[in-house]
Amino acid sequence: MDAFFASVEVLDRPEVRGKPAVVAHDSPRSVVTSATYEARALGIRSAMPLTNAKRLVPNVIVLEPHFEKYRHYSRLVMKVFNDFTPLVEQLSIDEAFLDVSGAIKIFGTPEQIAAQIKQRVFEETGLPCSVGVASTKFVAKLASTKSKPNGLLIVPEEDTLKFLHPLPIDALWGVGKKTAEVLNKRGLHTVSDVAHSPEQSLIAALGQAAGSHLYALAWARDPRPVNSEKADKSIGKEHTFNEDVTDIEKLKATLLFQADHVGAQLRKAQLEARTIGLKVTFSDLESLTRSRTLPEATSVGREIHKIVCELLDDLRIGGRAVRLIGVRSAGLVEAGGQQLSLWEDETDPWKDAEIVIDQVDQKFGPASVRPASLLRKIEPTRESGTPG
DNA sequence: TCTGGGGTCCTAGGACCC
DNA sequence: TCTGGGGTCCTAGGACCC
Repeated sequence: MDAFFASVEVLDRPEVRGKPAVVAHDSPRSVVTSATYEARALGIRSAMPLTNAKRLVPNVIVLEPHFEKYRHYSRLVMKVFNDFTPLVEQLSIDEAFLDVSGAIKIFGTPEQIAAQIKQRVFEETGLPCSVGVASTKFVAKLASTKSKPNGLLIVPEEDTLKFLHPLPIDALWGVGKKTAEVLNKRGLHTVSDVAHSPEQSLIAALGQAAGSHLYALAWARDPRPVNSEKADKSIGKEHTFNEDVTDIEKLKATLLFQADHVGAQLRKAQLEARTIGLKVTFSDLESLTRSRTLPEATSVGREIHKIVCELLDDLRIGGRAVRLIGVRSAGLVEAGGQQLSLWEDETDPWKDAEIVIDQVDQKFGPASVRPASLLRKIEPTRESGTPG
């Protein structure tokens, strides 16, 4: 999608169309999450501090973000994609890979398919998007980037290297500021330079995985199939305070909200997490993480909160000013379904479900949730022979 | 008036197991 | 007295992406 958040906002604010605008929470430490092309023409970029953007374009329109709305439009768009092929790999809220090799008989040439997708997306959402077509995921992504905004670019397989090699080095997926610096120092500036340097020297400079991966990409070798079954690996919530916080109780209160949020997200996805992590960034931007892996996965906010509070206590940050704090859950597993049979199985020795509910409520408060994860918490008492 | 919030992947070291 | 080699899992940090 092109300038996705900004484009969605403009749908509801037609008076903004054609003007420089950014989507950002209008607070002192926020950054631009999305900018209209009119704003980009004036030098504004995503991830730029909002204050910088305002300095650059004093009359820039600041639109408050509405993430639920973006998720809604994202679902609409993904649904369109699924009408063309079941092989859709969602890469982020606003982009996806489609393997359309099986759709050619029904929908026509790759170019015709791409044009139809663009048209359908616009009909369903009113939003522009850009489509790149190529024989690998990596080149298709580059092609869509190159064709923005509202573009369509086909890179025939035989033209791939002609397209790829003149591009600057940071066009390669995985090459950001740091890696570009390392490669520039070795005299490498274009994709062609990478392709024509020995793979071993790339590995020496960047490590095994990154080195061999970049070398392959530079020759357009990207065997990764479109994977429509990717699962989330972690779910987290973090927050940067408008003003740095030293009060540990305020930090813990923030963690409670975040832990609750993460727990709710996990339950919504019918997942549980085995690893709970704490992230803290101090006023000097020094950042650290701590994590703990549990014997049993959980999706209970209170348990998550207890753990991150312990991790925070262990840090002994003693009065240091905290800029950001966050909770992340990882090691995600499907929430156990079999425990639910406790409610249904007449022969189960634990059929006295009312007692279980009472126990859960006493321990965790009136439950907003009754997932398997809660039932599992009381399972040990069954082993010890003391029901309830 | 410096640098958000959602993520993924990789590396390196240590504990532990056979 | 010295200490293999295969492997997994966990933790912490960092680069990168949108």
